[in-house]
Amino acid sequence: MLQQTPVARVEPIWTDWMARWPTPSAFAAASRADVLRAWGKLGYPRRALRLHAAAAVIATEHGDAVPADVDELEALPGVGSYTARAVLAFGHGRRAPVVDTNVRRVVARAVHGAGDAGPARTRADLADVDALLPADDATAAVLSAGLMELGAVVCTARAPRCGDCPVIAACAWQAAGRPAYDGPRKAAQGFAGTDRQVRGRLLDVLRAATDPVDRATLDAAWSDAAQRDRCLHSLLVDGLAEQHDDGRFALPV
DNA sequence: TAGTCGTGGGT
DNA sequence: TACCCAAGACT
Repeated sequence: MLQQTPVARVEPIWTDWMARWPTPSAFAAASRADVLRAWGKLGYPRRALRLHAAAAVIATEHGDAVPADVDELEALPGVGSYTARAVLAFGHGRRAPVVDTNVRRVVARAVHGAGDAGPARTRADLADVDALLPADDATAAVLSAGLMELGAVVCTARAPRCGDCPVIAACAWQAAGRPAYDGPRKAAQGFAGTDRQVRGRLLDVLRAATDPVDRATLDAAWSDAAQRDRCLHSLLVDGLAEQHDDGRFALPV
């Protein structure tokens, strides 16, 4: 849920989610339609399906217990380098280099003296953070949480609060006079008018409907017919929607 | 590896 | 107002 999504928006949904589905097997038994409705407007709904699929794997292949092994975790749908190590560190209290957008920024500044992180260098990023971690599991896990929290609360992207920073004395960026970031800027994403917006509109209609909807109902969600059809097709391909025998559309069973 | 995939709050 | 950005993963 937290992938590319602010903590404050995730928290209430996560709380309800865990009360409703306290175990992987309980969650795996839910229908995809129920999962997508519970996911609501968190965004990137394919994450919900991947989480659902991961729960099924955990239930059937791992005895309903979340694995404590990087490779087993990364083999789960939707679990990549960051999530696998975050589960290890925060779920299992293990020593694991947790590299998210916050940690990348903290390391870029405090260690490398740069204004910001720039493009990901996966291997080097992992090595940078690994070098910061103490040997013992419990302390390393706490430091991992601290690095993330520092980036999220103090060493922020826009206006870092260096006056409140506990490691300002050791910060290479501070020592260098806080030079502005000069590396390549990631291309602005844009949203209005994109397929992502259209897919969101279409899925919004399906989530709100208690019964399957006909094509005309979906037509009302977006005026450009070609783009609408393309996006509807992509939702079907992604398993986020299904077409029934009578031609109507609904969330997947 | 560069593009794609939602959504909403902050500036 | 238009961006920027947010506990990334996958292709």
